[in-house]
Amino acid sequence: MNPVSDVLPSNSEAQVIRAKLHAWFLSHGRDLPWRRLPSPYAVLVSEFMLQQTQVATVIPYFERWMLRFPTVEALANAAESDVLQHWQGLGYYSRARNLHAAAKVVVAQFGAELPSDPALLIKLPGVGAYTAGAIASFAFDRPAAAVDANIARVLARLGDLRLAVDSTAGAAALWEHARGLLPEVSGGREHTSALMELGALVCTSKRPQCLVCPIHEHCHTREPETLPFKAPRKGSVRLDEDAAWIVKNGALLLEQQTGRRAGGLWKLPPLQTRPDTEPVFQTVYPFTHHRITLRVFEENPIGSAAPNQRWFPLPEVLEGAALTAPHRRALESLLAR
DNA sequence: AAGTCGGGGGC
DNA sequence: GCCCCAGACTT
Repeated sequence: MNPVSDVLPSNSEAQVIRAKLHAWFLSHGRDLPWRRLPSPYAVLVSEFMLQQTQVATVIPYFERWMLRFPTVEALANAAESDVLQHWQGLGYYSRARNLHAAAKVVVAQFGAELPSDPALLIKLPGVGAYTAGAIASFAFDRPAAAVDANIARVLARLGDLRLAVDSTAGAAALWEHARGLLPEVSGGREHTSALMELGALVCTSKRPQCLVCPIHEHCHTREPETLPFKAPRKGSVRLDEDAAWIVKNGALLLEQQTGRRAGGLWKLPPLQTRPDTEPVFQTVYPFTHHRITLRVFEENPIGSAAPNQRWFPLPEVLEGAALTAPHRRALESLLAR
């Protein structure tokens, strides 16, 4: 017996599923800022912000972003420091740089109009298979497949897919399933929104609400809470980070980071060796499979600032520099002493 | 195919 | 504590 039972609906059953999803979405879909007037640019921004980030976290960032960079031209013409400033705290900063770069490509190569074809969208920096399909669906109402974590969970349960959804084979099965459910010519916006919303509100990761699911009778899994399968994760690694609090003439010394990770953002200057004093601030923050203990030590100003360092006047530093969230928390705490 | 991303919420 | 999240990218 094949342990992998991925059941795909027939064309006629797919049509029934679409109709039920559609009716459910009309009465239960949430009112989200990027759904109100889905300009292609607003969809682009929201999709970048929503990569690996939950809806509730994104909303205030999205609102501020659209006020500061209301059009794709405004974003393309902005300075990177300004872009990072408005992204700070959201994490995964390569998304901000990719969004900035994508805006420049849209202006330079597409006359400031986003293309509607997923095959063109996927060429933009930071746009993968999911985001290309999502923009085509949400911004242009095209019947384009898009499989995010919500839809992967819904489809894995619907078809009782017993492959890891983050494996190559599992992903291929999910995308095939998603394409099989698509409407034929248009209607991608509500179809993809409904599937995603079902995953967010009903077919949830924990304690799925199968009794109120509009497509319950089409679902082939008998143990939804065990799906989807995922590859096992690595254990977390503990690391220490020691940084300096150096003030001279009412100005704080910060250092600008380089590289892909948090490049462009500022942080308290790192200390190679931990001083033999008590830290003035300490916090623990996680990221991916790491767990970092950040300690800040008060140090005396020595010599001059390095090329990648700068003195920031103390009261204004919080507005003048883009910082990662843990370093920002350290600053806020130490300024309030 | 596996590892990385330097945020945050929820239980 | 661990898992999850409107994933994409590099190696």
